[in-house]
Amino acid sequence: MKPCTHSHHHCISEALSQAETFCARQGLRFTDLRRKVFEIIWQSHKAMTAADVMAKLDNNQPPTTYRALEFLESNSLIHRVAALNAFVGCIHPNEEHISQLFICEDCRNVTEVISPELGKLIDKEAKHQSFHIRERHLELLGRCHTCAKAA
Amino acid sequence: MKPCTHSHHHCISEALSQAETFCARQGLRFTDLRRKVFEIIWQSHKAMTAADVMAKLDNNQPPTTYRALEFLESNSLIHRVAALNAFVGCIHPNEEHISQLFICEDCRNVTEVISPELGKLIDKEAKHQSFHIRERHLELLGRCHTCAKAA
DNA sequence: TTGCATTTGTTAAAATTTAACATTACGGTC
DNA sequence: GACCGTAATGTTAAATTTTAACAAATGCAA
Repeated sequence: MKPCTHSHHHCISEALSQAETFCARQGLRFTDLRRKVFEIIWQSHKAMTAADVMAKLDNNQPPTTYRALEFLESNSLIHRVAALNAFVGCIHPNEEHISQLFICEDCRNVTEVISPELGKLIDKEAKHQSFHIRERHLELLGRCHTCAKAA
Repeated sequence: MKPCTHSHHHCISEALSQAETFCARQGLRFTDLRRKVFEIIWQSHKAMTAADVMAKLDNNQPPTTYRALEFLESNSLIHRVAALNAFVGCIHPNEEHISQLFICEDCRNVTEVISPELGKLIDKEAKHQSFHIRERHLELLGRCHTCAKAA
């Protein structure tokens, strides 16, 4: 993923329109609530917990938030960052892809990197084991360049 | 990891003695509690939650269990399976290694696979980003061969 | 419009994790 | 062995995170 130094406004609207297109095609309802949650998560490239999201919603009843997150995640519009129990926008909602997430523990910025090579290696091993993969979590925790310099 | 079809008794005692050696060398205290928790986790190759572990301890006060898990994990004697919020024994406690965890969602068995190639690919990307990795979670969720056949 | 399915609202509780402080056990020193 | 400081554990309670259960509202199709 290109480090998002650009006008992030464009980044959000791009993601939004992709999500809309995707939902329309799949016959899924991209409701107000889901859109709001989606926008909140896309306000940055940082991993956000459910609590973070709730704090930014007017109506902050937990079930509402969890359900929207569940919807977005199960349709691959956001990624769950298991290592942090948090969420981040997915930059390739429309394509099948295997992505590594580089997660900075200082600033919580998440950089998504797609590597077909990596995917192949993992698939090879899965095949060797006759293991059927449903979901992948390739999460690397550490410190990003910016934070390393700062510290 | 070799599928543990063998007498698992041997598997546990092997793990135990490795853990003892490791702690002795590092000047760490492998106390009764820590040993018990370690043994509980090693009773199988299945991912166990903190609650699972607590249920098997006499004294099941949460902080006790969480502290022991924290100790074992931070010293790489067990792996945290972030995707399931659970723990599993680490088969290579003494060596630096990068492992993929293949996690069966049916039987919760975890197979640890070491792949230097995979490690190199990830390190290469990290270097390219000037990202400093502290912790890796390479977790593949799905269905193992045995469970696939059964279903 | 009516009926049905889906989504959201709302209240409450369950499950998971941590804080804070008391007590105990260990390791080194005299 | 007696003493001390540190580390580990015990204990109570609370904070945090997630889910259950059911009611109300919304959207879609006949």
